[in-house]
Formats: sequence, C-alpha cells, structure tokens
Amino acid sequence: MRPIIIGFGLLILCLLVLFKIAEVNFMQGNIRLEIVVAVAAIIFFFVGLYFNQRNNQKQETIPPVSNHSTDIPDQEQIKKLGLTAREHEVLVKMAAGCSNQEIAAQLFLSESTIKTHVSNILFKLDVKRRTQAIQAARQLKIVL
Amino acid sequence: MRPIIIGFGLLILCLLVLFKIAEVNFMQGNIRLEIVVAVAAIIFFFVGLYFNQRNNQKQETIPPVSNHSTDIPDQEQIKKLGLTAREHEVLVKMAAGCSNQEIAAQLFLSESTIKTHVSNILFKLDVKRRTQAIQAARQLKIVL
DNA sequence: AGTGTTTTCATCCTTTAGTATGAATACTTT
DNA sequence: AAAGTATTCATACTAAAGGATGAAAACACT
Repeated sequence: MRPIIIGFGLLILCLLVLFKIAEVNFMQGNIRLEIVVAVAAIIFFFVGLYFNQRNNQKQETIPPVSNHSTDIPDQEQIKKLGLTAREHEVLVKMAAGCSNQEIAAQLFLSESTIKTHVSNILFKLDVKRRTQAIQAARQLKIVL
Repeated sequence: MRPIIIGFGLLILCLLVLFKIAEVNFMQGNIRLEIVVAVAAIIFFFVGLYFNQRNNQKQETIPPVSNHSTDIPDQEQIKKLGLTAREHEVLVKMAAGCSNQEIAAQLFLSESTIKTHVSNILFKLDVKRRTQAIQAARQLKIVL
C-alpha cells in the first residue's frame, strides 16, 4: 500500500512542478495556451488509461489462487472466526447454492432461523452478501 | 458505424468550441490558467477511461484460443452454453461476490444491463439463483 | 441454581435479485 | 446494404435477501 501512496505523491508532485514551469513560461510568453492545454490533456488521457487498467486488474486479483502448502484445516479457521456448528452447516448449504428457504427445509427449520444464521455468518466473515461469504469461505477452506 | 463517427465529430466540435470559449475568456482575464488546465485534465481523464474500456472489450473478443491444458480456460464450455463475451465477464464478477450494482459500476454500465445479462446467464446455465450459477460455473471450469 | 452460549423463531423494514417486456444501437457476417 | 446477433437501457413488477430487534427454549458448565 505504501508504494502506491508514494507513487501517487511523486506523480502529483511532478504534475505540480510541470504546471508551475508551464505557468511561468506561459506568463513570459514562451509557450502558448494551446500547448499547455494539449500537454495536460495528453497526460490526463494516460492517467485515465492507467486508472482504468488498475481497476480491471484489481478484479482479477479478487479470487486469489489457493495454495496447497498452507492448507489450514477447517476446524481451526472455523474456530478463529467463531463460527458455530449450525452456522457452518448453513454456510455449506449456502455455498452449494441453496436459498434460505431451501436450507430451512433441508434442516427442518424456519426461514427466520436461517436468516438469523446467515446474518451472523456474514458478520463473522466480515462480508456484505452471501456471494461474498461463499468466496471468503472457499478461500479459508471451510467449504469446498 | 455512422453514429460513432457523428458522435466523435460532435465531441471534437464541442471540445473545440469549449477551448475557443476558454481562450477568449482567458485572454480577457475572466478565468485563470488553472481552471482551463483543470477542465482539460478532467475531460481527457474520462476520455482515457473510455478509450481503455473500449480497447479492453475488443481485446477480450479477439484472442479466444489460449488453453493452458489443465487449468482455467474453458472456451469450449462457454461455447457449448452459448455464453457471450459480456455474459462471461459478468459471470466472473458474480463469482467474485459482486452485486449487480458493483458490476455495473466496474463495467461502466447501468444496473439494468447487468440484470439482463444475469438473467440470460441464469437461463443458459439452467439455474434459478446467482449462487447456483456460481456453483455451476465452477464445476464447468468457467470460473475459478 | 445461576450464568453464558447456542439455537430457535418472529416481526417490521429496506435493499437487492430476478422476471418480463420492449426497444434502440452496435457489431458481424453474408 | 441487409440480417442476425450482441449489447445496452428502461420500466414495472415479484421474490428473495438482509438488517435490527426482541425473546423463548435448550444446553453446557460451574
């Protein structure tokens, strides 16, 4: 994270310096308005390119590949997260693509109960949606 | 094709007009150099974003043949299912746990469009929910 | 018996997902 | 240039998911 901040800092600094140079030269009548604007346009065109590229690359890093060496057993991760037995059970069925209603039917519980469990699961996994929970659980090896 | 040309023509025209207005006002001392440069920077930042987006979309449809023997790719499965390039793109983000809104933002599309794509994906994968789609896609090696 | 956790369920409410339909534009292929 | 496919977007609707809160019952442990 730090390199990014430093990089951006340097970039902004360079841009400010460039702008100042341009300003001074412009005031002295050395260069014309068109040139200044054109340079700014070109620079920020590429900044736009870079930003978009970054954005696209980020999404590809979201699902990181699992490593076999640090294969942490389920139970440890589950304990770390504080997941109860029932919650784990629900989580597995969630990952299998079941709806709350289906999970309730399979476990002979009410949908309300499942919703409560799901809410707790989301909280403990620190995610917002069940699809993210599935992702997280897969990365943590607590579901297949 | 014509609308694109017309669109670009209009865009360039607008930019020229804007620039001329800025130039005149600038010479009269109504606005400052910073403002002109800033506006140009912002505009071309987004132009850069747009260009890169365009570019990426084209590139993904061009190189379909690159199978790493065992791993990820699965062009065949995608073809079998009749998934389009865009649908596959959406499917990947779905599997990453993104909401429709997030996918829309990342691809610079409206949520309506994403919903349409998701619906088509669900139909083509013969499932009812996005969580099932993720499961199915994983089994078919369409996503990691 | 008392304490703390787990499991269960409910209700009200808001947000997100998903369906159906129609339509305009863009891209590809012939 | 025409035709088929793909992409985009909108609106209106229904279904599912999720948040917040409260609460009863079961269970383990001391």
